Amino acid sequence: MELDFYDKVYDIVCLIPKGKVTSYGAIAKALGVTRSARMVGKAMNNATTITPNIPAHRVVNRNGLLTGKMHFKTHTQMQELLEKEGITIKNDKIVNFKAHFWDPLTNISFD
DNA sequence: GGATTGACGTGTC
DNA sequence: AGACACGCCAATC
Repeated sequence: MELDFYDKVYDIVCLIPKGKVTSYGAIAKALGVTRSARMVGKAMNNATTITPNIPAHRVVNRNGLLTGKMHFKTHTQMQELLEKEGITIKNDKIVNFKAHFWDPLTNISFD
């Protein structure tokens, strides 16, 4: 019995180090479903809606843009949380995104 | 129950 | 290199 796709996503997101961020596609790719990044987004939707203990604010799109801020309790909380962790946000986008990027593939193994 | 949408990304032109 | 097309599949209408 393997973990469900959603569960894996939750697991990875929970494992994102503080002050680090990752992208939906990176998670999807880590799970072997590179083209199913949207599913990660759906999982995150559940995460914020049903399972708010998931730090979904550390997950952004490939451009480092805070696309999911609107789904938070307050659309400013996402930016606030990220800035609180030492990440700078400019125009709803992460500054120096690459430096804060955390690749699950190089840190996690489900095998 | 078919059609549309969506926290995205890759591939192609 | 920028723009467009497609895939993914769950949830919603």
